[in-house]
Amino acid sequence: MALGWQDVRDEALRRIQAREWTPGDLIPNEADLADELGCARGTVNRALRDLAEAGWLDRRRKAGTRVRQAPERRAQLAIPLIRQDIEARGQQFAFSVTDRQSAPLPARERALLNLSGEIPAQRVRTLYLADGQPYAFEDRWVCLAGAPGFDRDPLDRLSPNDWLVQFAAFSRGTLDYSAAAVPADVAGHLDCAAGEPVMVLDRCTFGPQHPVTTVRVYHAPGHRLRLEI
Amino acid sequence: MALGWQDVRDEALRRIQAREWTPGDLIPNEADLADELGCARGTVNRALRDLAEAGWLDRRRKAGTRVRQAPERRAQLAIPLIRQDIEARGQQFAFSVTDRQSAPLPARERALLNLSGEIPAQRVRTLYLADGQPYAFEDRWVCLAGAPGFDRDPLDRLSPNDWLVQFAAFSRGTLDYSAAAVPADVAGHLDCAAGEPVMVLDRCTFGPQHPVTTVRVYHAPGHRLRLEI
DNA sequence: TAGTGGTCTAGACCACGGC
DNA sequence: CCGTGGTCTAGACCACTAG
Repeated sequence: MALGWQDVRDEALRRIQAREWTPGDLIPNEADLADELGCARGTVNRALRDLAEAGWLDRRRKAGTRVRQAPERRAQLAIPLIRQDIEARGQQFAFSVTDRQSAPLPARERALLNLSGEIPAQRVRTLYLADGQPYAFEDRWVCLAGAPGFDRDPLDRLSPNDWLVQFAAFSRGTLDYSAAAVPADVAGHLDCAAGEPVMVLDRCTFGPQHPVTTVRVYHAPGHRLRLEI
Repeated sequence: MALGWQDVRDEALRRIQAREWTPGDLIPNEADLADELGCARGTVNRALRDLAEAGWLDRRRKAGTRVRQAPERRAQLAIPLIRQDIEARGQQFAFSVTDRQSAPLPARERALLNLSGEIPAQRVRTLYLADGQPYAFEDRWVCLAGAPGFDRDPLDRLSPNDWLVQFAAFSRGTLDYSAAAVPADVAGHLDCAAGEPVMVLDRCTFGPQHPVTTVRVYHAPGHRLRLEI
């Protein structure tokens, strides 16, 4: 039977973990490995490319393939969508827009989004609830150029988060987590004491043409961000 | 000239973002696309496979390839290695083991690592410094079965973090970030006021055979966890 | 400059799974 | 059933770069 590229990958990983190939080692080149294992070079290439992407190997033309000293392990985080987070826990999702006003983008947000001049925007503050309990409170600025129509949507069916995901699904951006003390005005919404430590997420989103939105999310006390390796 | 698979991928992504292929749409099959673009099916396959892995497309045999309704975007986080974090910022790395004792693994840590019975272990508490300033303080339990020799290393050259990375490089585990108030005994090490909000990382590491270690890291105030999409 | 990985090609077979 | 994506193959050319 023919060897699949996953078989080749597994065999290579076995040799790494069994220290038959030790960190820093040059491993055989693709052609030799293909010979030894009895498959085409393309199959070996795909297997080793996969291990390199996963951080186990370091490959360079002419220099060959080496086992990494310290495998560069990466954790993946599904980009958080509050409604999905809540529903995934089997809880009832709800939200409430507490505050909404149109105004030019303030200086701090302009800087975050790399914008200058007078930018038409809208500020929306929203409380998200899980089974009726406060889950997170977000303070969001939306650029109307990047999200046309946002200011005319009543936001009674879709939350700002869902609206923007649906509309500006194809975007790039940054996520920035930190710990902060809950400000007094947010504490009331989150039903906790002012000054309690909470996780804060600062996020910027850029569409293909325009910046779309920047938001600060205050999670309720006890929120955890879990990553699996 | 020949079309590379990245060109094909870019063209497909352009069509998605330009809504020429809209969410839910069935896109042409590989053979047709290869014809249209003037390349081999293998090239189209690699391009579309890449977009599927990135969450833009949903591919199934016989059912064909569809544009995802809501692209499943993922953020990647390089698993933090404190020394590398500090050095990447151009700062001087240093550490200091403040406390070290051998003892059976306590109940809380046994639960975290799915262990029971009496487990030989060692507790190490370490302060990490960037340019002489407190960067993080970790409280770690190491299972000696999973990290043989750890208790005999003086930890004068390699920090516990580095030692375990080097020794138990090939591992799985979980990362769990939360916000917490700095406990009084940690505040002294981090040179901040007790009760200040800080990012806390709880991590468990499992080797191929045995659980290796569980650790709680208190980051200094102001620490940010940045992810790029 | 020569060795190595990166990639394209054309053809083939197969597994999956709508129909 | 039979269309679709998943993969293997053998060969080829090329880009990069260490020596």
